[in-house]
Amino acid sequence: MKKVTIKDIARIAGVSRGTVDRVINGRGSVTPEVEQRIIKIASDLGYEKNLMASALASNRVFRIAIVTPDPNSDSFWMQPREGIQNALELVKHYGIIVDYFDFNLFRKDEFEMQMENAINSKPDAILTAPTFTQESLEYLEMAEQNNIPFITINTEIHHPDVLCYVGQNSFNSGYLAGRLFYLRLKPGDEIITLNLGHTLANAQHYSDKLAGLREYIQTHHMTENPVYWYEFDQFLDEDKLLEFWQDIKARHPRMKGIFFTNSRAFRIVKFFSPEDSRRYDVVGFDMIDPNIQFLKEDMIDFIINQNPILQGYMGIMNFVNHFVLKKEVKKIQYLPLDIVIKENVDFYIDNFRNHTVAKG
Amino acid sequence: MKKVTIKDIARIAGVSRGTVDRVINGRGSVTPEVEQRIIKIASDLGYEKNLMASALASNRVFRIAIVTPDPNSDSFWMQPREGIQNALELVKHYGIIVDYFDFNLFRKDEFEMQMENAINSKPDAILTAPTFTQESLEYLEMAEQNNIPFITINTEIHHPDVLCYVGQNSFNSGYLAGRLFYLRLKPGDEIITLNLGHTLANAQHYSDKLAGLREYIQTHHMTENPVYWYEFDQFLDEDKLLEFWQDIKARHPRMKGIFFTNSRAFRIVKFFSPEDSRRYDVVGFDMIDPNIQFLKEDMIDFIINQNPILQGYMGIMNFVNHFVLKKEVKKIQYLPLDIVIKENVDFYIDNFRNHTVAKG
DNA sequence: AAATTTTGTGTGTCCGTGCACATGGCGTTT
DNA sequence: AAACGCCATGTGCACGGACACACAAAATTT
Repeated sequence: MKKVTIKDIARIAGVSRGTVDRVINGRGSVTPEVEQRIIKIASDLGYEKNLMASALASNRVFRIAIVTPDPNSDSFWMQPREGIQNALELVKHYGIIVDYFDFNLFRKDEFEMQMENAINSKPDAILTAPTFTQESLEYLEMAEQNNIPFITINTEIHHPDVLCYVGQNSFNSGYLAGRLFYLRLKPGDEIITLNLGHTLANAQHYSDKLAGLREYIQTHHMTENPVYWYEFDQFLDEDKLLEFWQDIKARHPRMKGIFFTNSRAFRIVKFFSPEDSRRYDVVGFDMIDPNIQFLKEDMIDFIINQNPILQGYMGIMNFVNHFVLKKEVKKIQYLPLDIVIKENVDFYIDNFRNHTVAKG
Repeated sequence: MKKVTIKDIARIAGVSRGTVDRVINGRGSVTPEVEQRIIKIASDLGYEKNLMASALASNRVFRIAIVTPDPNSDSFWMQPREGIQNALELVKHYGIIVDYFDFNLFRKDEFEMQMENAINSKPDAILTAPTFTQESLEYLEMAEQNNIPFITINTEIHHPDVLCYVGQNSFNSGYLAGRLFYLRLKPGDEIITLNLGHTLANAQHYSDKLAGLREYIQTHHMTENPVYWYEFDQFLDEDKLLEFWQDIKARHPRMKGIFFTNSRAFRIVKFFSPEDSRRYDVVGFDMIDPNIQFLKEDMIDFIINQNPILQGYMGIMNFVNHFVLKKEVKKIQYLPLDIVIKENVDFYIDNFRNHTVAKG
């Protein structure tokens, strides 16, 4: 039951610690037959490297560059960061440190700058939310040339060199939204989808979600419920936004389901009258504070949550598994699409926040 | 930026490593004023013990005794075990080992025997699912006398000596079920709650869930929808079970919502005719295979999931946080009540299964 | 054949901490 | 005052592995 050490192997193989070390770590300079013998003995004895001793002796540090949107530019991004911190508490003793390279979610130039900074800092890996898909692919290539792997969260970019992705499946989240509407929709009711934002960022997310919604409706209730699609990117201008909303209301007296394609449901919902709240079924994304508030006030009916804390947590853990524990990691890890309603929201708020975090 | 070590502190304080060691680990035999000086320096420098070196030098192992139902007696229990394994992969290098003490879910004597075995093995902690509430409390006392703390999952027992609990809030899961029924219930429709099982085990769960359901109905639709409560413990006898079900069907022509209070929805649902599936709204618990199957076939409408894999995972992590990292852990950690439907079930199946587990 | 390089192997030290033991000063006992 | 014991402190080794260096034997060059 005692742990097998390099010394044990050396003794049995009739060689010195150094030779075993060379074999175990593939440092070469070992006669092939001796190497084979040592490999056999090690595997027979079920040798496992003592990570403690290894980390201690090598004094190695793993550096991860985190390139994600600045939480100040979009509060959603506090949550992945929280998951990252939680994970770090647990594994920092393996010698893992992170550097943050924040960028304003709405500024491509900042993203590009920080991506370059990150690559120039020569980290062991980059953990990023590649919200600017096209540009991300370029930097992915650049990092690749420097042998820096990409771990992605939240936004999926399809490229063989991405080590892994943790996040939601956008198509299915749209599909799920469709299902949620049909819990209560009646024939003739209209569904309105609202995309508050610049289509260029997260374009893929957006179109996938709509495709999923469309798919659900087509396969289940094709002709009974018309669907209308709207976009509006000046959502920070309250007056214009209100005007936009009133226009839609006027234009769609039979509107019943409202689908917000991103986290900004709260920006429109705050214009709701009490009657509006009763009339409409609202589905939105992401458990950010204003959305939670409106959910509790029955103004938003469903929030589809993609567990952003877990995204950050798993991003780090994937690194640990791959680089420290040398385990294979799944390339695509879709998180559950949590259906959050007033009656279960509280449990989502606290979850995952406490099991790895120091108190007091 | 370099890590502060005991040696650094010793040098600055003008003492030897040994003295610093005595202060850091509270081994006594240090002049009070020297002690104060060292404490101050350590905190000023932000000293953190190197867990790697510590674990290596002390050769300490932490042993956790796992006392949970045998997965062979109830397949639900495979999932917590999976979470435990996942967590272990990640932290076993801190010197954590576990021993399993399985008991048949339906046999109190086995539970008692294994609990005694576990305590006699003198572990550093016991991680248990105290399904037999009353007996658990006795063993809790016994363990307490041996200074063995209890970490509980899945079943909440209220006692100050429990180190922490990870699991669901039963009351709220019943409340949530109420809400799910009212997505589609109409006035006059009846709700039937079915408890397939011995009330004595998990009695607390059962009554809490019903209380939650009752609470929802009373505060929202008090008089419109009658609720009926049934129990049946010979659920393994198919003939009798069918008879029981047909009797209920005959007795409740206006039955619409069916609430299964535990994971055994599948045992009744398999008797459903196609017409039954269309007519009834079924809410049950736990994502075990037969339930998932019936969910996909539209015979179960909602599964309330309490993420059992995460329960096991967090159980271990709580131990690590408390005993290894010396962090405070929250006494009560309610997991989210996941609403699982056909359209999002697939993502729950795979989740958490892969991010810490070796492949291939 | 001597000189040089290459190749394979062994040894010593260090990583930061835990712990057993040594040491030396001081107060108490006889 | 010598003998003893106690307390505060210092020292050395161990934990398992990483890595630099030493060194002998073999292979290559001159």
